[in-house]
Amino acid sequence: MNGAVVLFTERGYAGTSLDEVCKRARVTKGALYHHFSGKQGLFEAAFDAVEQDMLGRLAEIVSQPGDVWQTSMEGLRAYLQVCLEPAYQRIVLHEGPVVMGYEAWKQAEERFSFGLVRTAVSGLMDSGLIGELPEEPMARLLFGALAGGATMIVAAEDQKKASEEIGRCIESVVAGLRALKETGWTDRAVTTGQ
Amino acid sequence: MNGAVVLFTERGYAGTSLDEVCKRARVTKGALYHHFSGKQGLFEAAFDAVEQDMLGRLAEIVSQPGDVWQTSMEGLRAYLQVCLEPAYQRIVLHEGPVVMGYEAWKQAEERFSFGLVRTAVSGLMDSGLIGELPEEPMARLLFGALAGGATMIVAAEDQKKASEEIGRCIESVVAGLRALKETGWTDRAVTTGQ
DNA sequence: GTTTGCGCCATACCGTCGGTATGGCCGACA
DNA sequence: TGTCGGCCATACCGACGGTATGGCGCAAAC
Repeated sequence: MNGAVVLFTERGYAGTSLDEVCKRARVTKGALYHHFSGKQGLFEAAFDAVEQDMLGRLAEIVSQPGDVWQTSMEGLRAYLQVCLEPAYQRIVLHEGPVVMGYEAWKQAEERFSFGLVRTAVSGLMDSGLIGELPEEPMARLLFGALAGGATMIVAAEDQKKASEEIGRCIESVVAGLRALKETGWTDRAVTTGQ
Repeated sequence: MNGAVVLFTERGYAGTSLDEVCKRARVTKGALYHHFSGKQGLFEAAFDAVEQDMLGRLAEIVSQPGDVWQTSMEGLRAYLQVCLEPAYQRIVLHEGPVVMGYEAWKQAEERFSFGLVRTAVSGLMDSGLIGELPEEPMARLLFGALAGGATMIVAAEDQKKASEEIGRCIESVVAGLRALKETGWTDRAVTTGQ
């Protein structure tokens, strides 16, 4: 199981053979197929393991006391940090939707990382810090932005610098939504630019 | 070739067999392997075809005269529309990075859709409409947000409504960056929220 | 204590599919 | 007319996901 996470991370889903997983786990395919429904089932188990690991570490950060803005920003930064881990990036962000199918992946994410982002957005809106934009689309955009930023960070030569830049940009985006609310622009003003 | 795009779109990369592609194109594997280096080469050709098709339709919209803000917003809306097309979504956005590898996918995107987003962001910054945040990360975030929003739209029951919501949210995000610049908040104000 | 049944897993095998090796067909060109 | 090379059809190989079968051990039933 742990070996499966390693192999899926290093070689991807298609590049990982079940024989190799069995060899690393010191079992045979009979045992593997007794515990999992097949290669996809094994992948979903690895997916869940990675997500659970992430969730456990993030939960305490998000649940700490403090104002909504502070905890939201810390949560975003912490999640961005998670997105840098190879296992999370490859298994959850990149191959998850392709291997599991987008619909199943979406439902799984609802219980894990996307749920975190959604509650952060919801908290910011409920406390009136950002405008009353539709919650689901905003959360989905932010989630996509985080994933896109994370993949850039990993591909960067100076990951530390890239990570800080992305973090600042994310905060600027959310701060922009806050500024937009406080200046009280109308919808028309937004679309025309004046 | 066109049949390959259809099959990769409907059944994905792993679910598409070369025999099926050959049958649809009325050729044999000998012919296929004469023109393409293999399954991955075939996928990359399909990828290029889809991207070229997209680029041709978007170029005229972006290149039309008008102020930077207007054309940028129209470009974002138009690209969002492209993201709704099944072929683009599955081949370019979802399976591209997995099949081609993230590094090759990133380089290809640089010539196509990500290039468009990057020039839009660059234009907004150069004309002073949004603050001087680092360009590459901002473009990467916006690109991820667009992709995330598009996948949500496709999964929605009411795609038209979802598309309009996402469009408004995207504009709000960029408008927020504009408001942030005009109110002149400092970095410290951003991170502390006051 | 024996038997029956079941959970657990090892082994051998099959079907599919990506990829290759071989050779035939046909036009260009000397 | 001989031959050389681009183009492609056919037959085949190896790898891999998945399955069928059976053995082993343990616990409940009697």
